[in-house]
Amino acid sequence: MKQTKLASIEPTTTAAEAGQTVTEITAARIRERVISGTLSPGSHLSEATLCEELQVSRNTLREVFRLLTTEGVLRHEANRGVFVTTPSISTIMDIFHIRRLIECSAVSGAHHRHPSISKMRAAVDAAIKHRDRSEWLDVGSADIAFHAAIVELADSPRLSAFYAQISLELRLVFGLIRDPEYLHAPYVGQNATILAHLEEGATANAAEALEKYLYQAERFILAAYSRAIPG
Amino acid sequence: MKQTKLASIEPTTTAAEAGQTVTEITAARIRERVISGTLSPGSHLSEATLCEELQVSRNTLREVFRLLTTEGVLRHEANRGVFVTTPSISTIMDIFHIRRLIECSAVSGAHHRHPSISKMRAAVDAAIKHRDRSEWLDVGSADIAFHAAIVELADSPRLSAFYAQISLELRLVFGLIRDPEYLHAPYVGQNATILAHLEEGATANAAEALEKYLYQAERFILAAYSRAIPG
DNA sequence: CTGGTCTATATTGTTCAACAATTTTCGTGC
DNA sequence: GCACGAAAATTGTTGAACAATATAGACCAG
Repeated sequence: MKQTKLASIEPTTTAAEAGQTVTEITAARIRERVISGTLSPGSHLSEATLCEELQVSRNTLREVFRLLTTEGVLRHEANRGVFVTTPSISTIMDIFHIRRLIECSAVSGAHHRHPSISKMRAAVDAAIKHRDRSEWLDVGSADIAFHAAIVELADSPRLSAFYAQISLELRLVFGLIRDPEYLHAPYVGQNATILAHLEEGATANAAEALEKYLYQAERFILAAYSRAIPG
Repeated sequence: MKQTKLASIEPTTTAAEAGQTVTEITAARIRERVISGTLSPGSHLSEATLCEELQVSRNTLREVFRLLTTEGVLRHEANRGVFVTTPSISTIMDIFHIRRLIECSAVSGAHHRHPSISKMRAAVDAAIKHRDRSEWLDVGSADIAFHAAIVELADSPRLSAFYAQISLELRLVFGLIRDPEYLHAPYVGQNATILAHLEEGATANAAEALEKYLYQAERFILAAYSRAIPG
């Protein structure tokens, strides 16, 4: 198992990568390129080109493609190769429908002493700190962590894994809109409101506020996406 | 791309396999062995042994392992290989929690003219026919198709795909209990009741009957699983 | 110009063999 | 039984080769 080769191409092997296989590291790199838009939606990924660029063997890259296809980051067509997925309006609508279903149900059934509440508190505090410094990408990450912590209230590993995939697709949408401030700035306070309801055990109020927020966010993102992506 | 080699080992290349890649066919075969119990829960899958047995290359098998790991059929541990997943009591509880969330929500929001209703009808009719012939595996398959059709009422590709994975895990549980008649016989009529409510537009009644059924089925399967799997 | 056909090229899917790295097994001594 | 070291087994990765499929380009007919 080789871990040194990748280090020589990408400038830094991060601490997070230590102990990871080449396959995992490569998957993370492609994932990041998709989310950042470096690999643009709909584009075809050539095995020959990409394995040369990333300095991994074609077989390893194929394993990575299998992983990322199942995650929804890539789309595989037999004999024609692999393409970056193309979020559409219906993608966004499906994502928000699922979020309302999963997140609101998790909040409705939550116990106000659930361990995940402290994760939500940490995420809200982080978002506020980053907003004050105008670090909008970090605000976005804190928002995503807040919502993942909501899903953890349900104590369902499968729902949490499913939500992680939904989250990844949503990040792809955010990346295409390319305006983290516009996306995240209006909502930092909202998360604090939802959390406050939860911390005092008012789960119905929390679920109602969350649902309202999700409807608003959906409309907001649909509009932004329509402007950012012509046709 | 080779399609002839697999045919020479397994007795018949089925019609369903025509046009499929070796990878897909191999994945399906391993999936089936896991569900049937031929590959038992927790067991380690040796790349060297299995690729020889299935007459595919190790690289191809590794791609298949990536696919099946993401599906939840196998569990991958870096440097130690791949294991068949081991459903536990908490697996069953998680599955039913998710089923109640997804299925009941889909039924509550259903339109009584939704195209999926006819799939549900076909599944109910098939289950009754197979029950009358004591073909219990087929009854089970029809039941699973009925519930997948329920999820399709939501018109959400991601929920349907997620549910397909949940379904697969449930089939693994059923396989371990090894008594399809015991599992499915008590519930054939129940599906007809749920469907009748839906066909007359009484979605709340349908959702209530479905939820009740899911709680019953959960308790039933938990008990059967506890008896079938010691410890 | 458009559509069809054929050929060459490019690409994907799969295989094989080899090597590096990690884990497991086995043997030995206390 | 436990600890240690060596050997063996296994997984992770690589690169080359070949088969199968798709794509691109050239040519011809209407």
